[in-house]
Amino acid sequence: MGLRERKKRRTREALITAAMGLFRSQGYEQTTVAQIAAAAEVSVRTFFLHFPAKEDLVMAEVSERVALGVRVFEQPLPGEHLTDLLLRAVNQMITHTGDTDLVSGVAYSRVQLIVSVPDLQARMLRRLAEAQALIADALRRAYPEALDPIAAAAVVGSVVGAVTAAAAVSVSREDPPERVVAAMRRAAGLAVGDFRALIGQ
Amino acid sequence: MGLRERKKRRTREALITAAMGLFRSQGYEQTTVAQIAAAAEVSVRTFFLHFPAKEDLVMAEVSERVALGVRVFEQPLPGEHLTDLLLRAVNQMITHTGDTDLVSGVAYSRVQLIVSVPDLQARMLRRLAEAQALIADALRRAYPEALDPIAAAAVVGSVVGAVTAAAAVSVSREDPPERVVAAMRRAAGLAVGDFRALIGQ
DNA sequence: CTGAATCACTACATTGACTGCATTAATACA
DNA sequence: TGTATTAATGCAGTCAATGTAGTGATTCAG
Repeated sequence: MGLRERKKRRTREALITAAMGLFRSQGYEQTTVAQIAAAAEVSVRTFFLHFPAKEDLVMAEVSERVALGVRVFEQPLPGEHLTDLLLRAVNQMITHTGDTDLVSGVAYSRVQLIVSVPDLQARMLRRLAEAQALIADALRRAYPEALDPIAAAAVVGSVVGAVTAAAAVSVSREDPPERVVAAMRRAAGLAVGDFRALIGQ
Repeated sequence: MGLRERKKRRTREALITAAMGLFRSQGYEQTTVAQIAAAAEVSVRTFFLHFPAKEDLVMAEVSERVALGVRVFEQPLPGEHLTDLLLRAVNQMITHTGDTDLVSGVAYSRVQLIVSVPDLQARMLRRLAEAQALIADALRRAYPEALDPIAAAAVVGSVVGAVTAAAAVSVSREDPPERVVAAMRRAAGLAVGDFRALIGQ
């Protein structure tokens, strides 16, 4: 990696660090892009060279993680049932996210920030919707005879919706990371299985 | 209803009408609030007196409809199983939305606008998330022994996620209204039931 | 090793969404 | 009629985001 690229990455990191610090001490909305740029010792224009919008700074690495998760759907085990593939993929994504992100406090506070700021929530949900579409496509390619586009979207939407909602409740309740992970796993199981099991009979 | 209130409603309607016309002819992002205000013959300041943000003009009546749907969850039929209540509520909301909104072309084009503009998508998803939380609460009150907050969130998230994803696919495909409604119904059934049925055995 | 091309970064100007504040004029109401 | 509301306005200002033109440090070709 060349010197130029290393420098670029350094200013990017500086922006993220400066911003998260300011967000923590002042709140997200009370922090202006100008303040972030000043704290990172770059011009405002440079900020927008690295991030298309203020909101995207917080999402920074979310996209990469999602892209990583999508790959699981591309390779079902031979003869693997749809529900098993779904659970396997979701569990892998949850485990990975749980290990890397939530345990290290850095990313946990980032998630709390997202859950508590409406603007960030909205951006996050949009990203999730994009990811869903990708996953639905991959799933449909994996089971071409069984799933039409609607069914694929419904199945993926169901699981992602359940996991997201459960995670949101758990995080906004300030549960510790392990509990959040547990809630997500449970939600995935519920979505894939049958609600009927919930109430006796 | 007094004269004052009627006048207020009239300028509100004028703003919506003017805006939708401009959006149709110029696109959402290319239309400025100043243009909308001018077309409705009010000041820009008045626009923001009626809508907290440009995006909210498009969502106008969505909230009312959601509030209406939430009420179904407050009153389960005696002895009604969770899954039946869910299907009944979702079907009622879908039917109502389908009849009132989608069939009259006005609201259908509104939905297409939302699906096609990222900013509006995001706002819509946020509203849905808020509604989900309300519904989850109502559901938990209806089945206090069976559902903890996480399970309630997961169940509701699963159904709403499935229906939303299916609707998004159908609408962006430019399916006619009846097909969109059918896709939503099918998604609800899939989410409530068991995916296992999808692939033979 | 040198000149040209590339690219991160900057300064400046501008647009457009949104807010606070003070004011006006039309309704409501006593 | 006189007084209180309140929808609507004008204006000044903040902030996010974009276009343009330019500078200087790296990269690379010959």
